[in-house]
Amino acid sequence: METFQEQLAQRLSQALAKSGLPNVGELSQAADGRFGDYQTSAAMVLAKQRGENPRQIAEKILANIDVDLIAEKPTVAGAGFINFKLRPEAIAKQAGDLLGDERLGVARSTSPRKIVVDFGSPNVAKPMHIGHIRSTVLGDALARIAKFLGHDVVRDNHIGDWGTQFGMVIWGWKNLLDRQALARDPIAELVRIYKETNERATKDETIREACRQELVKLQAGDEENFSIWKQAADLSMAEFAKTYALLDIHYDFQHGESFYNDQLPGVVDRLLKSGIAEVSEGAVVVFFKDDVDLADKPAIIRKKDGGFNYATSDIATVEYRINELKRDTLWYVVGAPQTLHFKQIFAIARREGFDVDLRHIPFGNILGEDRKLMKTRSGENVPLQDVLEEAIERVRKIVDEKNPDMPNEEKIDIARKIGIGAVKYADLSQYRMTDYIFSWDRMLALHGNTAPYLQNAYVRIRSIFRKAGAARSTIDKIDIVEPAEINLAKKLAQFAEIVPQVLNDFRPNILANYLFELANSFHAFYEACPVLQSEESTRTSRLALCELTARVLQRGLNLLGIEVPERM
RNA sequence: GCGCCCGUAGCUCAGCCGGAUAGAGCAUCGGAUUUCUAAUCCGACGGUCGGGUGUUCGAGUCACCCCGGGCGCGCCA
Repeated sequence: METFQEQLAQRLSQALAKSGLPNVGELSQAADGRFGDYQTSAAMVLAKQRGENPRQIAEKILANIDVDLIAEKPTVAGAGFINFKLRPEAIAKQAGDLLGDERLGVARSTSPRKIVVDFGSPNVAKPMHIGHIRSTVLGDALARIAKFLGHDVVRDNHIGDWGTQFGMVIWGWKNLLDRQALARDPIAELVRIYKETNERATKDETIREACRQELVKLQAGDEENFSIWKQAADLSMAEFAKTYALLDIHYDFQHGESFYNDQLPGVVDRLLKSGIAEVSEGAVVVFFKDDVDLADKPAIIRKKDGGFNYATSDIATVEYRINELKRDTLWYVVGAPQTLHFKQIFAIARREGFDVDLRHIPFGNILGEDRKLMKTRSGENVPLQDVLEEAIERVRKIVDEKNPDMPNEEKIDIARKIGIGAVKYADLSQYRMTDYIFSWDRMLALHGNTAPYLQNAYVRIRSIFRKAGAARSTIDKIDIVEPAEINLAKKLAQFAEIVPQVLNDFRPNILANYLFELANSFHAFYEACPVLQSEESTRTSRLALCELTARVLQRGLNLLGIEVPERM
């Protein structure tokens, strides 16, 4: 099925052709409901091109346009806008069609891509902290949306499991490890030995040197050191898995940096041979002299000491994803500070001749209420697990107050769905580049643009169906008359127009804001239009509207990675 | 020094390729419930879109300059 936007755009194209005018100008949702439902500035664009009067051109277009089945007679307004107002019958019919469509009107992409979404990327031997939530939640949502739109999506967690810090971890493991503590809380113990080793190393040159030697041995394939590294990595991954389970986040691959180790010498050789890289001051470096942005920002791909760094493994990663995974699109959901790094990696990939779509999807920081990077009172990173658990606890308290008689198991389930949903939604409802200020009160607020507010709309609908004694509505015909019904049905029809827009610029907040407006329209409808008490035909029609709203809310939240409870 | 991002109501934020009188939420104030979950709804108050210049029929949006904040720039990841 087609959206109203598509239908009207098609009619507009036909009218332009019939008027002997080129097909220009876009047709969009009206900026302001007072102007109607859709608008186009085609006449103004044409007037500018041809030096004619925009309102006259608009009249000419209107003389040739036929939208009778969908909209009232279009009008010219302002400087030359053409406004369309949908007919209630058309809205009702569209809503009825949506009821019969599993995809709620959302079309599959006509040009499906084979995508890797690279997101999450925690570091081994360190706890996941609040800073990881954005990449994780944003990447997950984008992957879900891309998949729903018909793309072939692979989710890859590029774990930070290699690097110079392992010299210290291994030294600490050999000299300071408390096995019992490791069994109790592996990451905490790994952090402890790392920190203590680091402290000693800054004071004591011999320890510093010992750490370096441990690293050299690890990179040379020393059996004992490799085994220690492996244990540390496995223990960390097991901890991450718990957090991912709580977040309902799943990966197809978790290829850490170490996965690419054996490919690094080959990468450097190839780049040297092809002349992309050169030796400079003992290191192997790629210069970008013909690129104004990168002219004075070379990338090092092999250090003076022969070691490789993360630029090297990221190049190997690009090659692997294209050649082995057969992907044509790579999305990197990684913080804004790494913009330069990805510019370099992508520039190198282009020089190697890869013709693929490479995107860095950056995002801003999470700040505390003091507007500085969010830290604990003692200045540490805030562990993600603690945040999630606190969110759940806070919701649990509210559930206990509101629904003391609910079975404990259901309370646990609800607290998780709302608590986790609130944390995710707080992040996703905001434009990804703006630093966002973490606030429990705002996140879990029962009013306003929050996950609980959206979940509540769904819950109210489910409650209606429980009272009605039906799981869902049985009819597929919708009649609408009340303004609140019309508003709601229009909103429902917009879902299919909104979802694809998210991928234009990787902005799930567009979808979040839409869902908020939908919930808002539903609540208004709920107040104004009794469902179960109303007379037949109206009753079934309103039930159908409720059903459709519930499905759009559930699907929309699902695309954001958020679950809905049946009661709350 | 070079580069990137951000600056919109008291607070937190929307506003994708430039489109009409700049929108929400929170807070404040005023209303609404014998009715399907008040975890709700309706209304009011609130703005030199950091400043300036320019491009344009039209600029919060584009270009340039400046101010403020954050971040990144050869051997960490």
